[in-house]
Amino acid sequence: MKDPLDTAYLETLLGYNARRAALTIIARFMERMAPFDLRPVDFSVLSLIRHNPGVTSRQLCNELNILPPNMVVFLKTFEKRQLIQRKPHPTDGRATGLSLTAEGETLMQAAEACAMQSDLSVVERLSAAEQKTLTRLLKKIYQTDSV
Amino acid sequence: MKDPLDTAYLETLLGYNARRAALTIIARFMERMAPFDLRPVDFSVLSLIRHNPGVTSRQLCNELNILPPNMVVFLKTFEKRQLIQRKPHPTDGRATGLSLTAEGETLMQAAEACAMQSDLSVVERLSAAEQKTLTRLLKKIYQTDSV
DNA sequence: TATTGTTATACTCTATAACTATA
DNA sequence: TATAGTTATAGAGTATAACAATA
Repeated sequence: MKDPLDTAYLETLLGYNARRAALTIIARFMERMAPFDLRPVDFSVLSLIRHNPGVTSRQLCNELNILPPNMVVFLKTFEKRQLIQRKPHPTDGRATGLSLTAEGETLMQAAEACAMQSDLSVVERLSAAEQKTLTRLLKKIYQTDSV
Repeated sequence: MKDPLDTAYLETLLGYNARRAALTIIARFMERMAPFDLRPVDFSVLSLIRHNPGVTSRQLCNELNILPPNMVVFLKTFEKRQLIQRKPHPTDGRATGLSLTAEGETLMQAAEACAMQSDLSVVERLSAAEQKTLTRLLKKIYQTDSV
């Protein structure tokens, strides 16, 4: 019973490599983000709200591929934690504009700095040029896909 | 209500880009693999069995980060589909050696060819050099992590 | 005592149907 | 009629506890 399995074939597959790399990056992210009690999806939602004050729930859903019923739960939790506030939308009576509270702003400022550090810790063995290249190629994958 | 949200910050994060790229690749993979009725995890398990005949359930779990109780369900399904067979392990009475049936071999031969085509369709806008670089950098991410 | 494989079950995440209020 | 937000719920995916058989 040889324990180091032959994974040579799987390693030729882009999907296998991309998934394992993404899992590595996300695992590191979760470790570091634990003190903030933010999962990756929480971070993404709150960061989008931070950089798009007044954004609606539906816009967040479209951008992050989250279904509206699930977003409701996230936003409810953020509101209980007093990280976000809701204001009536200026022109659309159905919608609600979301923004960070002062508390949310303080948290996300620290969390975004933490996220950057997390990234750096993962790619520290890549040269600066390799890091730029990796980001560029990853973007090329998902941006050219929707064409 | 501006619909194209400002995602500039998120796009600076490696995790965000890696996750989106991985989702793109996996979505394409699932589309193409649908005729074989194989999810990514099914493909990974069957491919490992194919290239490691006699492998045990526990070894597959270790390699793919799948918990034993969940693997039981997968293997049960494969057995019902007559894709794999179980033989008593030659030296360990507790364990079972797994291998593909002729039917499984036929299926996986086609599925692996399909997987390669799926990859190619995703990276077709990358030059050959870029493709090699991307794979190399992705491996560097998850292989250097465990050091 | 530790490990393989297994059952049963709990928990989390994601998806669907249907409703209300407004456009 | 279509859309934003919501509720309730179903389903898929993942995790924990405990067991029998073997090492």
